[in-house]
Amino acid sequence: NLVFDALMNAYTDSGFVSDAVQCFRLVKSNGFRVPFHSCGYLLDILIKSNSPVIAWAFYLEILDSGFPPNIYAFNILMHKFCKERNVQEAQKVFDEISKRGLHPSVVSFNTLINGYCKNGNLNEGFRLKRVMENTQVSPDVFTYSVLINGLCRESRIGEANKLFDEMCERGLVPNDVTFTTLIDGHCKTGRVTGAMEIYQKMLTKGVKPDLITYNTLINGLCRIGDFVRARNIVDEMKKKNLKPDKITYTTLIDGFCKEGDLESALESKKVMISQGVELDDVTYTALVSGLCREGRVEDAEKTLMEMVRAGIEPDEATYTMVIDGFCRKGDVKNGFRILKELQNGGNVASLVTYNVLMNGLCKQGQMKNAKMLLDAMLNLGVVPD
RNA sequence: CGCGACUAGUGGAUG
Repeated sequence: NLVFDALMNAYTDSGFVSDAVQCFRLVKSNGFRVPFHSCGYLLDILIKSNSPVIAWAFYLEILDSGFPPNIYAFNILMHKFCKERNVQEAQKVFDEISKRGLHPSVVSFNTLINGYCKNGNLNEGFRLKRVMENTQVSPDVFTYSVLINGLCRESRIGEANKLFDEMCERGLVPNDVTFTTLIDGHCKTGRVTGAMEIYQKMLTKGVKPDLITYNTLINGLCRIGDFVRARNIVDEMKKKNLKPDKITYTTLIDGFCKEGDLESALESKKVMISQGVELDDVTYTALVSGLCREGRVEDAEKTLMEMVRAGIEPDEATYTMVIDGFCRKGDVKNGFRILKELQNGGNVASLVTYNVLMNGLCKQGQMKNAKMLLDAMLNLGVVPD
């Protein structure tokens, strides 16, 4: 038995997980005792690799051979499936918990409820909450936060508020995440005043806002164009020793861009750099998009190249924005130049990009070139719509 | 035997 244990571990450690699984099957089919230690180890590895399907299949196999079921393993697998938006499979894992003689924990419920909420099936989420209430597993702060978030995402703010109250009435104490969730819901539906009230309530109740809370508020304020208060919030967070992160800056940059205030956006970018905060793909896309919208294509292209130099490959949509920017100025030639850049970056231009160029050519009356482009598309297997 | 390990909230994006 020790031998099989060692053998399976060796396969696992060498990255030959499928051989390890085979090894397990051989041991089992030959009637030897199943090496639980190495099975557990392999299971861990499989769970950590991003293929919950394989991990789940293996888990079922070893459970069948007597491996002791463990609620954490089930929960983690459910979570992985949910992350892949595969709630159906998560539900199967959930159902298996009871079949294997365990009881779903509050985490099991919360994970599944979240999966359903993210899939737009709030009803099932609430049904599970009732199941919890009937089975000694009381909904906790996570349960409520998940459901409040689900309601918020569907703009059902009144119900979200009610659920928040229900939670408090039941003696549960909302934490920073709960408050932030509710604040975000209010912001996203334009109720920024309400959001600020919740924020005040949060402070009154002694719940400490964190970086995410502030970013959420800043986003809400930017969306209604209230940059004065947005900046005030930034100052407030600094006073509390919270350093603005890339999301804070990107939120501001995007907010300024959407307002058409490119100077402030670029100024924020400067501050960001001087503070040693890294720009990521989202930051750059916000800038490129903003510059294009304002017709500053050359600057957009510079930013695009800066992005490439920073080691971040822009995606097709980002290149296409710049191509479109040139085309709108009647400069189709430069549009095609960017197309080349796109292709050099290892991207494949698809329908939308070609349509942008096609549009540019047609608007310029370059029908012959447009026809050639159409032929090129057909040759490349890009189906025109 | 004990302990640990699992769940919720924030930014951009093309015709």
